[in-house]
Amino acid sequence: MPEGHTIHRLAKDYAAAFAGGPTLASSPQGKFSDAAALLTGTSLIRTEAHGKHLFLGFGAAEPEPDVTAEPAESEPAAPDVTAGPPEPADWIHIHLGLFGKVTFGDTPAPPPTDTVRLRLVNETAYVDLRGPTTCTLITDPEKQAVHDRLGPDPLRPDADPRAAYRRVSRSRSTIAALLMDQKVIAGVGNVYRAEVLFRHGIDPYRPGRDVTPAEWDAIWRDLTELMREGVRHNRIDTVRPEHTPEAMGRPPRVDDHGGEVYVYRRADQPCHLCGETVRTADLAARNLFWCPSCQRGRP
DNA sequence: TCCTTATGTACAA
DNA sequence: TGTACCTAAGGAC
Repeated sequence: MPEGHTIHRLAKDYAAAFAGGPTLASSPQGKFSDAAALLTGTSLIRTEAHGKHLFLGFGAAEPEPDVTAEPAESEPAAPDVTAGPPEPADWIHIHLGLFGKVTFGDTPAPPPTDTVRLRLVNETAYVDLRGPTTCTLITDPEKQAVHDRLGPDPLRPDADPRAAYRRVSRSRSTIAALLMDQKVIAGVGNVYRAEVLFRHGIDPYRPGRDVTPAEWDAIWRDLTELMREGVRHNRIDTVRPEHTPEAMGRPPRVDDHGGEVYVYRRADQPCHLCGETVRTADLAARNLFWCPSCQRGRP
């Protein structure tokens, strides 16, 4: 279930389960065996997400505090240049693609299936990665190159929405295509795209250059809130409180994706708000969903 | 048991 | 624009 919120959640979950101590890494499926062997015995130091890219930073563990040392005298300790959190020596760069999945569990870990690309194990937990489109060991400069080709991510504190708007406002491409372009904005996928355009009444085929600054500002802020909720609940819910099944007296969505949505994967069903039939179309090899009546908004 | 589909991306032509 | 890649679930038979 990989849009940006999933990856940010994984960054937190990997850190919570593995950061600090030594880790046993393996690749039952085989494609990551050499790297896993290199990493075994080192520690997960830091995790990071940018859009749909996940980075796991490994390095020498922080040395244990020396409990046998004499207690400090009244003199202040000399500054220790090696103090502070150690910098990762290597990063695992993970991208789940369309199919990738991550499963956490408590030890003892069950025997892995032969599709597990990467398993991490420590004394208390294990985690399996299956089906990623990317799982490679990279250096810090290589990691930086990934950041450099990604647009701002609404879930990152360093994100600048104006950088995204500069590209949107100069483009003849549709806003639907631009929202999926990770160079423009990182982390939005097919669900958030469809839903945020519905929530703002914007025709998905409107050219980016016709999106007003006020509209972009509203889209950005909305995505930030929706995706933060997505991280918190580990699923995508986009329906406003007044439009929930309980509030409107309609049956809840029965779907393997779980969350309540307005238009995503609701082709040929009536719009929750106006009753018009929700439409779908192919756009750059992905399915676009929208309500032609609610999403006519012009600037 | 086979077929389709999926919250994604990269690269070739 | 088409195709390749990675996996698993659900539905049609």
